[in-house]
Amino acid sequence: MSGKNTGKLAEIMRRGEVLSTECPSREILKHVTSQWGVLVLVALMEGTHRFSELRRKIGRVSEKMLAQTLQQLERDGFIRRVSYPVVPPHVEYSLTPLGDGIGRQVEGLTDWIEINLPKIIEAQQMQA
Amino acid sequence: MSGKNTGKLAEIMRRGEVLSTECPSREILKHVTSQWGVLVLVALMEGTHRFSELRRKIGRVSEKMLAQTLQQLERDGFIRRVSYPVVPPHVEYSLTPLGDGIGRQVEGLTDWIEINLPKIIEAQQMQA
DNA sequence: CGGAATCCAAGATGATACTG
DNA sequence: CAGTATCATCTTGGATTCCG
Repeated sequence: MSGKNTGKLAEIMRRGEVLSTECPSREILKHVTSQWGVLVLVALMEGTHRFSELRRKIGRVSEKMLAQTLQQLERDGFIRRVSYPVVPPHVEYSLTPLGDGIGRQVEGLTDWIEINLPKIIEAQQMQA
Repeated sequence: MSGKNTGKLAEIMRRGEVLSTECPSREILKHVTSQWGVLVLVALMEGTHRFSELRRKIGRVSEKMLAQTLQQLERDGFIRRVSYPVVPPHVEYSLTPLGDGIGRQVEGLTDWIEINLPKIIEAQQMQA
């Protein structure tokens, strides 16, 4: 491929760490690309939401999975959870700056799929 | 579709179809963001690979899951599978133009994670 | 309302053995 | 080499119930 340590370092920096089984990025990737993680991030790109708002917006997600996903993404520093000590409870979820960053990437992915959906479906049917 | 609302159509086109529970894009998204789907796409962004090459490159993926993932992505039109009728068998996998398109998006996501990994880990530890 | 806890069904994943 | 088949297991996901 190329020279000594500078070349190797450059290569690592450029990409490919996710393909390292030990790299922590692989874990983060799992959280982000999880079934509901993607949709939560996309939904929150439009702004702050309450728990039930997210549930309705995403659709067909159980309370359990939504709660679990939110906690996961909160631990990774992508989501900020603000709880107001009122009754009935009021909790708001929003993206941190970090969350907004990854949200853009995820949105890039989902937007691409939506835009190219016709081509994809066409490709699927070619083989059937 | 009903035909009296251009505004609604515009909104749908802009984004948010993945948040529609019925939209086929949600299925595609699932394939692409699957545990191994992401890694396969990233790996293939570097060029054509054989089955065993992919397995080694991705690491810790069972034959079964790799085969299953490859078939899935092939059906979606993202991957081209070329089999040479020789013995021992020789099969090559590569990205279609469509696959390259989504590969770029996925790579954008993985690259972002790798670049921001320090920040993410820092954010995680802030809460611990 | 926003969850936590529990139980249960279903699907994802893996290890192994086998085949063309 | 590139899978397929089988079985065992582990994780997901959902429904339900209860609580602050």
